[in-house]
Parts: sequence; structure tokens; C-alpha cells
Amino acid sequence: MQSVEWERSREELEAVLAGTLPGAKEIDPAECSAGRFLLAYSDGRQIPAGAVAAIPLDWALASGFQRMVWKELAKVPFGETITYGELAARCGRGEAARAVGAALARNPWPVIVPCHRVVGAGGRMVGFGKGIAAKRTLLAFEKRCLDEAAGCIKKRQNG
DNA sequence: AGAATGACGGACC
DNA sequence: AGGTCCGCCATTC
Repeated sequence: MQSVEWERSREELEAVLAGTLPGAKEIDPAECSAGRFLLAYSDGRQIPAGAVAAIPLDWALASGFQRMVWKELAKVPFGETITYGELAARCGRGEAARAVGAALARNPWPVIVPCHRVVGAGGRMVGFGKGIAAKRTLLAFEKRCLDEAAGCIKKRQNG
């Protein structure tokens, strides 16, 4: 799989696709692993971090460092966040927070490789290719899903 | 090969 | 809180 794209409307998306993937054919999302992943995600299901491994992402164009950052990021669970610096540390490059930002800016598969879960030091909201607002929306969505799930459990415990 | 460029982080004002 | 400066580091030109 090459990339994840999204736009505000079908028209805009098709315009973008016409430039990046001319002649692309449409298929049923349920027919491919990435499609099923995104369907489940938008459904609010908490997808286990390991599920990303089942998607045939095309790492060919990634540098060694980018591959490391993206793979490490894929381990961050639904609804949780991590700092650029912490992610750098997990890649064995504690001082490379800034370089991590550069790598994330080139993430070909947003949402699947959850770059929206990477926040600035102290939880500060910074950067995102599609805009901070989109990043907030995704994080809020995940948090809401977690809260609802927690509510269900509590309800069950109470009776 | 060297300089410029960021989705950083921390210090300081 | 908000703005500047500077050290960091992988990439890019």
C-alpha cells in the first residue's frame, strides 16, 4: 500500500487522486486489509496496535530512520499519545525529537500509522499535515471512544 | 561537501 | 501567556 489520502469531499479527493494516482480504480473497502482497518477505525473500534502489521505497507521509499520512527509509532495504542522526544528516545535517538517531526511529516499512511498521537512536550498541540484541527478531532474521537467503552464496563459492573 | 530546513525542546525574557 | 534564541538531528538542495 502506497499512501492514505483524505479530503473534505469526494470531489476534492478525486481531484487529488487524479494527480497522484491517475487511473486508480475504486474497490470495496472490505476487500483489503487497509480498508477494513479504516472502516473499523471510523466505527470507533479500538484496534489493537499489532493490527498494523497485517497491512502490506510499502516501506521501500523510507529511510532507515523513518522506518524506525514509523514502526515504533505504530505501537502506540488507540487513544494514547506520545511526545516527539519520547518517540525519539524509543528509537534510540533521545536528542532527535526534531528529526522525528521531520519523519512524521512524511508519513505516507496517516491514521494507520498514528502520527496524530504524537504531541509536543507537555502535551502541547503542534504540527500536523492536515492541520491542528484535524489532529484534535482525531484525538478527541479516540478519547470519546475510550470514555464510552469505560462507561459500558462501569455500567455492567454496577448492574 | 556545506548550507538550509523543519510537525522539537528547553532556556530566558 | 507569548515571543526569541539556540542546540539538536535527519533530509534535502
